[in-house]
Amino acid sequence: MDTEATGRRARNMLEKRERIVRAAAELFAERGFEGVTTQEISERADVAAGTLFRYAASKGELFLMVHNEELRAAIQAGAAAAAAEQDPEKAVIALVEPVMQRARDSRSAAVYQRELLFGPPTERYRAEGLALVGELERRIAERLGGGADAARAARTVFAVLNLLLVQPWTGVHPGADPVEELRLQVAQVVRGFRAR
Amino acid sequence: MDTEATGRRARNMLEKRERIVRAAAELFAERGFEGVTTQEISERADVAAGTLFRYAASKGELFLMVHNEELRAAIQAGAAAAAAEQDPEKAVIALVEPVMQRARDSRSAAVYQRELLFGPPTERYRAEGLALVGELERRIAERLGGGADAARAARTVFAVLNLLLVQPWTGVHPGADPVEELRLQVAQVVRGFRAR
DNA sequence: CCACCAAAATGAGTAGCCTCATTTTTGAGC
DNA sequence: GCTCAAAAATGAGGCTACTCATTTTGGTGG
Repeated sequence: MDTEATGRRARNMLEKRERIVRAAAELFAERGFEGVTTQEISERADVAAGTLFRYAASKGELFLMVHNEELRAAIQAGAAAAAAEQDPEKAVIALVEPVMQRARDSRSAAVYQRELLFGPPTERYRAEGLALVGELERRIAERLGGGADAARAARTVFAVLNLLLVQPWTGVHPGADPVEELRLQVAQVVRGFRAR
Repeated sequence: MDTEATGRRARNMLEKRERIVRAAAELFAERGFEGVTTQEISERADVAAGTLFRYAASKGELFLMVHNEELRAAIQAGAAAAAAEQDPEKAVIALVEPVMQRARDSRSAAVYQRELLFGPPTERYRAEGLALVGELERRIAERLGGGADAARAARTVFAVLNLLLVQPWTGVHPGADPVEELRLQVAQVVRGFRAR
């Protein structure tokens, strides 16, 4: 008998899941989403090709699984930074800035937004990511004092963030520093909310 | 000899292009983007499977090719409606509303946004669609009086529009009427711009 | 310790987008 | 009208995400 309540089966699954996450994270980091095949991931994780899809419903879900933790961390960091701010405008900027900073690794950030918004609607890791976005919006609305208008402004802030994260991929506005641009757009939105 | 300057070759290509566009439009309308195979499109257009890809680089490009005209028409309609408005806030809303109205056919609108933002960066019809978005933003910025802040607000308005078009797909905020929501968010953004 | 069942893993197979070596068509020069 | 080069079309085949019938494994009751 084991000190843990988990049997061998559950432990094996956790371990396997761990291997899969690590393999996927490494390969996506090395060569990007489209540069990696699910075969390669399953090989590096030392599981059969079909086994991957028992842990994540699609390649996109695999990607979300790997990157959700980063988003969670960024939101936490933002929350911590925002707590130190008095001014709502600065607080909101502090909340979203860490998420934007991730876009240094911009390829991944754009792919993440794509999979998050467009993946098959029912899947686990997508739902998890969308919940994180919901949490971020709730925090923003809260710092704006709550209410329908605040929730609306928060939604706009996410819309801005989303587009700026995707931007590098489109290659349309190559010059601007996205973090600075985020600040300016968010400032506008917050002013619009307060001018109600 | 022909009264037209075009030779047989150019005419054949135009005609073929026409058949392809029609076939793709019909099938996408009937069964949606993922419900249609490129095989089916090529069969209905009566061309070989490979020939499709001489007219559009990918299935996504095919979709953009078909739907760019709709966006162009919506932008034109918005421009006409906006011309009749005095108030900048109302004018901006008039500019974007027709684009949102398309989202009655919401499945397509979301797919269009996806392909537009995430398709391979160098392709023809994607560039065409992005140019249309650029034009829409320019018109918005113009109605706000021009300048960097106006351009920024215009960009935010597109971000809002984009997210609302994608919304039905994510299934996250199912209740709200997106057109009304668009009006409210845009109103906030415009107020934020004017409060500068 | 064995028999049995449910959960998990497997990997060969399928579907569908797209490529590319080959064939066909077009038009120009003679 | 004939020849030839360039452009266009073709469709068999490659590649890769994903499925599913079969096999393996782990746990449980006797």
